[in-house]
Amino acid sequence: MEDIARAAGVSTATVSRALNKPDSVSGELRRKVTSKVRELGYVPSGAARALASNRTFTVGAVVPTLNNAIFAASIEAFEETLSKNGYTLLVTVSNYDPTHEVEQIRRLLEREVDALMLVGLDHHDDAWRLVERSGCPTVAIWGHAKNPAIPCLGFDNASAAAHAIDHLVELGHRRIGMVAGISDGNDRARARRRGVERALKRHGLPVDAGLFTERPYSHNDGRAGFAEVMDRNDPPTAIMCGNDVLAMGVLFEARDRGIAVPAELSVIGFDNLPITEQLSPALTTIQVPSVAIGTASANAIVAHLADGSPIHSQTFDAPFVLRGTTRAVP
Amino acid sequence: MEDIARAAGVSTATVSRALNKPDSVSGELRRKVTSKVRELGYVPSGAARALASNRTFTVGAVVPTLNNAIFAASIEAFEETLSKNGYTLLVTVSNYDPTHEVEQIRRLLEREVDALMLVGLDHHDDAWRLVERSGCPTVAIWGHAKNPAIPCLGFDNASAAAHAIDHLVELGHRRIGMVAGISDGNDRARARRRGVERALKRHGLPVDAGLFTERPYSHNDGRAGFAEVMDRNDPPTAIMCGNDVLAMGVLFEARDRGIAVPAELSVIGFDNLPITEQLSPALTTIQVPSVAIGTASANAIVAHLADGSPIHSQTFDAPFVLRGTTRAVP
DNA sequence: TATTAGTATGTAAGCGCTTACATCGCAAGG
DNA sequence: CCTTGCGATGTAAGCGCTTACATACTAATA
Repeated sequence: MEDIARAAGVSTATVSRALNKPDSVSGELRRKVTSKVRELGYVPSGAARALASNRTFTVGAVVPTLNNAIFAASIEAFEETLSKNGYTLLVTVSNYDPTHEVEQIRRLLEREVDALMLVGLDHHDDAWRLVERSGCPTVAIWGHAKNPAIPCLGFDNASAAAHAIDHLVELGHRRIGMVAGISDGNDRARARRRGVERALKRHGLPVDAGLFTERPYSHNDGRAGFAEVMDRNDPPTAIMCGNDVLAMGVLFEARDRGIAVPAELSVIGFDNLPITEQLSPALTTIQVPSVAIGTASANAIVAHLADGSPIHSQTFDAPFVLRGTTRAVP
Repeated sequence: MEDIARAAGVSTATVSRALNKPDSVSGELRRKVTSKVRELGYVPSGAARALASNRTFTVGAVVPTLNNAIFAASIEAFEETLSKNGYTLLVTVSNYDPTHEVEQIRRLLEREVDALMLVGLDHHDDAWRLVERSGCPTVAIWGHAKNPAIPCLGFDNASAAAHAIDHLVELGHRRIGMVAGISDGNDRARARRRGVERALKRHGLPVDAGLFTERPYSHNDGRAGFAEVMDRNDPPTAIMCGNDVLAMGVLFEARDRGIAVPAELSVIGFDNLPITEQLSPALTTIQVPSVAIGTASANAIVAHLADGSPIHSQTFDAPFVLRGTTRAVP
């Protein structure tokens, strides 16, 4: 920076100003400085800037995984919006491990991110403590609660899942099973399952624990969950799934077992991954606004960082997407 | 840090040493310091550390997109390995736009990443210039070349694609089409296409430009590409695709048109996404070692940063995966 | 006992910026 | 003509660490 200052015949303060608040510098000097910057290929030091200004223009995110199109899409939208506003994204993966998440948060905090994005509201006590002590502005995407500890940009997983059950009941289904995600440490998966159970009760239907199973996140887990639920004496006529990947696993297993969907069995997913509409029959599912959430949370963070405007929780719609895998009970 | 030093009755230098090179501090002091650190909830400032030590323990990556399971998987593996070694990942998306990529690289360089990961070897001149001037260790994943400007951890796209063509020719196919990715600015897509064309020539088959089409990356692009190629007078009996998503698009369109795969048409993909083995028939494709590449490049970077060991280019296998969408020509 | 080598610790000089404050020049108003 | 005020610029003090160097101490050796 000194080189630039010398070459342009100004002080380093002017160089700094010309680069950061161009309006506060006369046109002539500004031009001189920027031309020297280009000429000498000067790249400012983010570390020095961060140290001096206490801002890194960096935002951290901890996601459970990137191997899930829904998170990947959300993160991509998040990054795009941050990038447009001059911020860079530090991404970290927790692998659904709360303890590991704490480590990742600590690391991001050490990097002095200007803000933090977490997925959901289920976090280790230490995670909450860290976030609170640091004072780092933090949002929870996918989260949804009455009075959340931090702003949530998400949707109501429980009622979205409940709507799907309403639909099945309307179609005459009485024995409804669920291949859910692992709900331990995962408020989204838990809410979806709870929504299903509540809807069942509301309709006066029994909640048969034997019809519910929880599985991790892969096609084969969906297949295995389906197998477990169907290999009972009295199998369900419809299956609600914790997400689309599990639902596709169910579909694949049903296909291999010669069970016709939707003629003999109805299936509903959750997420609305792009591929689900291409399947035949196309998957009935629930649309998760992943891109909208990513964009909105980035915008909220950017605005907050720019002028301190508060980050408000936002609830998005997660509409039911009626397609071909549901039909009246035979 | 001064607070810690005072509380532990030592100098800040000892605190720093206790934290960074525990071995150089006596057990007693080390314990005292770490206990005070915990007690006071001290989190070191990454910016100050970076400024003083000229290391950020941060690695930058520019990927074309995260909405592609193959990149997402690679990045996840990359992040996991970096994380294990104390590094944090700065992720940035170029959207396949070379100019935007330059901006992203510049931003990462300003953040003073210790190393940089790029996808492929097709980059804007300014990108190369930036990387070179900065002296930042940089690797190209997915890349493959005789004497690359920077270390490549990738595989030979051209010969992998060629093998697939060999297989089709063995099965008696003579009219072979291709729904390729956009090759402009994308060395991987270009290499796959070139590999196909060369293999065709090698087998004495004509390269009919009308049988080749390039499309972006979505199921519907695959469908459209397929439609274009099939709506000719003399449609191909087999179609090679630039990636699995395009291949699935082809499969979906074929299904909707009542074209039986593989009885009437053979299809080959590229990537081996998890879902391709679940389809019925399962997709014949080429396995891209995305996780291995992510892990290996992170390891190479970490080693280089630790002791200066050179980063060697590595060529991975991209084996042909024979499944159900290919069959002898009718 | 004197010397040496080695280890543990402290001192303090930066790292490359930002920014509060001081200074300067100039136009407008009295 | 002298003030006053304001915008443009310069000066220099940190920001919170790391680390070269100096120092103090210990133990081994002659």
